[in-house]
Amino acid sequence: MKVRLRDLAESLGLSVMAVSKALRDAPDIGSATKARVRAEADKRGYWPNESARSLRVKQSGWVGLVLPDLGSEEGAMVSGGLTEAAQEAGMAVLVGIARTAKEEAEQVRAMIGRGAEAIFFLPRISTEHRSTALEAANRAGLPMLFFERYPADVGQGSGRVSWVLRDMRGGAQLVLDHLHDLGHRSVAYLGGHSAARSHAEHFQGIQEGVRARGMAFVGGMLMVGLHPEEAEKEMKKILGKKEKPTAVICGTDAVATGAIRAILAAGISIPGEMSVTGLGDGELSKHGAIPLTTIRFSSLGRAGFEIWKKAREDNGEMKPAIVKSELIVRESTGKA
Amino acid sequence: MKVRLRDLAESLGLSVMAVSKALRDAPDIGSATKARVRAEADKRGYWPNESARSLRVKQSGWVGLVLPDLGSEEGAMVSGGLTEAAQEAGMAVLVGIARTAKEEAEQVRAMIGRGAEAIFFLPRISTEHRSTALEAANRAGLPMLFFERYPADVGQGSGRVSWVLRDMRGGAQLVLDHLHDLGHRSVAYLGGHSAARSHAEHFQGIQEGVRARGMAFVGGMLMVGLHPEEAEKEMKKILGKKEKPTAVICGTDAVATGAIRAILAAGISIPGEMSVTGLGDGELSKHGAIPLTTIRFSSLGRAGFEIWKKAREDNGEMKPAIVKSELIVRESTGKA
DNA sequence: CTGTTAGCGCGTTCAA
DNA sequence: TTGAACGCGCTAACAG
Repeated sequence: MKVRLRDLAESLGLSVMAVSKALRDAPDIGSATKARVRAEADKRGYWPNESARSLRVKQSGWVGLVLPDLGSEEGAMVSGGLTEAAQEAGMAVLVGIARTAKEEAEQVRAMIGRGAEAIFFLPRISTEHRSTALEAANRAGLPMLFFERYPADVGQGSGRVSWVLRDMRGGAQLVLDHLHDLGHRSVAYLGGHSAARSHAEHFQGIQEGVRARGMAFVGGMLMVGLHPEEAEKEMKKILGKKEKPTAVICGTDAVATGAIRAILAAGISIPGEMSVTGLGDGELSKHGAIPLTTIRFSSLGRAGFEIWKKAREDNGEMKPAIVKSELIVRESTGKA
Repeated sequence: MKVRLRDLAESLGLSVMAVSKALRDAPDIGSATKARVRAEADKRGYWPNESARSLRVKQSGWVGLVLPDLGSEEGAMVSGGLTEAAQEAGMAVLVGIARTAKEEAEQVRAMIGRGAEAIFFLPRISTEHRSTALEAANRAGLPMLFFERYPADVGQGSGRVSWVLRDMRGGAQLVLDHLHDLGHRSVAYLGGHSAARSHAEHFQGIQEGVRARGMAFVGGMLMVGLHPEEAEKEMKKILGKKEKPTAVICGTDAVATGAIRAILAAGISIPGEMSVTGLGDGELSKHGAIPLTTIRFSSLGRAGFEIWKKAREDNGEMKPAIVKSELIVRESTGKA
């Protein structure tokens, strides 16, 4: 059933080694022999045993991805981009789900044992400053690349550890330019998770940009987490105040979705009386109550894989990177 | 850097074999020795080399999952459940993305070569009646399990090929009971993809159920695909007719999202004047314009993994299965 | 209870 | 241009 190199060798009357070399197109095998070998391999459906190959060359041909969740927008985007990029390079991706610090470390160790050539990691949002997962990878001398968030103890980026983030500040400026052009001068801010570095940066970008453009915060500026429910509740409070913003800037699409629900429920029209912006350009932004003006980022997963691949090919170091933002205008924003 | 069994053996003054057995908790090793070995292994951060293990025991410890997309609701749900179930069983999942028939077959072959113990497969929606991916798996004698859709050439289910579907008919009945209880007698139907077996079954279930309950179709009954845009367009047409339904039954949450958008745009209130139901209970159903009454299914991915695992343990056959449906009542349905 | 022998399927090294 | 020996890290089957 399973064809081995040896089986091919026997039926061809060659040595195992000759067949092995022929299939890998080694320079020291005659082209006639190579053709014969390949024909036989195809015919019998030969495929090398990767376990044996890995054991010998110490390269498994795949990388590990550890993330908290595949169902979330964030997890899906990272895994999709990474998997595609890996496949294009002839490699595979082993996926692990880890919801706690303990599981993160376990997953990383399991992947090391299984022979991962690198670990890609989308950490949970946490307030811990060290990562046992990182320690495990370091001990094994394995390259590790963080998406979106990274622990405080990464060090100076030894070259074996790196990260790729979204350009949250750039995204903030795009949104502000857009709203400013439309004539908005007073905005509210509903951000994402306060413990997440990226969301904190978005907030800073918005704060600085609002000031620089002579705009003002009205009604509220706070972090409401990652779920629409919280955003809806906070948006209601904002709408209860005397002074209302003409636009609401949100830190994620999910938050924008919640805000929109509250605004429409209050009988305020979008974008007629109030504009709303999101961030992320996920499914929600297209299919919510109102198509959302939002920020799209290039694929984190793809960028991460390419950083690692390049470093490996050049035998060089992995440098941290930031993926670019782009404004997507839909129906949730209009003139002030 | 990398600790091997041999390294442990040397520093403990034992043979490699004793250490190997101790770590695997073999019955013929003294508990004192086991404790010593484990302590040392922990201390030095030992983790078995799976390539070597696999080569020896002829089991890779992982399964392959091939799907068209990780970003879609469907893909995310299947992969999440499968990965979780696999991890609980100490196994891993290698993910491949395939958008065409050719890529599907390539992915399957690559996974076979890498040593997958089984292939789990969420096929594209297609009208082809044979699957080259299936052929590849069959040739290698590998178990293969289809999610949601399967090709016509699966045969009688040799026991090595199986599938797991959602209970679309059951889901249809739950929705109809719910609407009937609320007093609805005239309904429209907006279904999913006409080429997808599951959606065709949903439609049949609804048709039979409507008749059995003395209800009637009004306004429209058609398949509008998987995207909200189409549904929105068709819903508009339905709303233009004289006779309007009091409820709209949709074949997916995405379709329901589009329908809701059209209904609200026409100034019709939900659920006051019209009720809407979805199917799937994905992100969209929670976060759209109006929280959606919909059908939730147990995890396909988990069910699939467990079918395979059980068959493997019992050395038995894989039987096709159908995962159960459950009605989730939210705000999009009310009295007629 | 513990150790020895003998590979799993492949690729590197070096001799023919 | 080809092949033989050897070993990667681990474990099944047997001795001791």
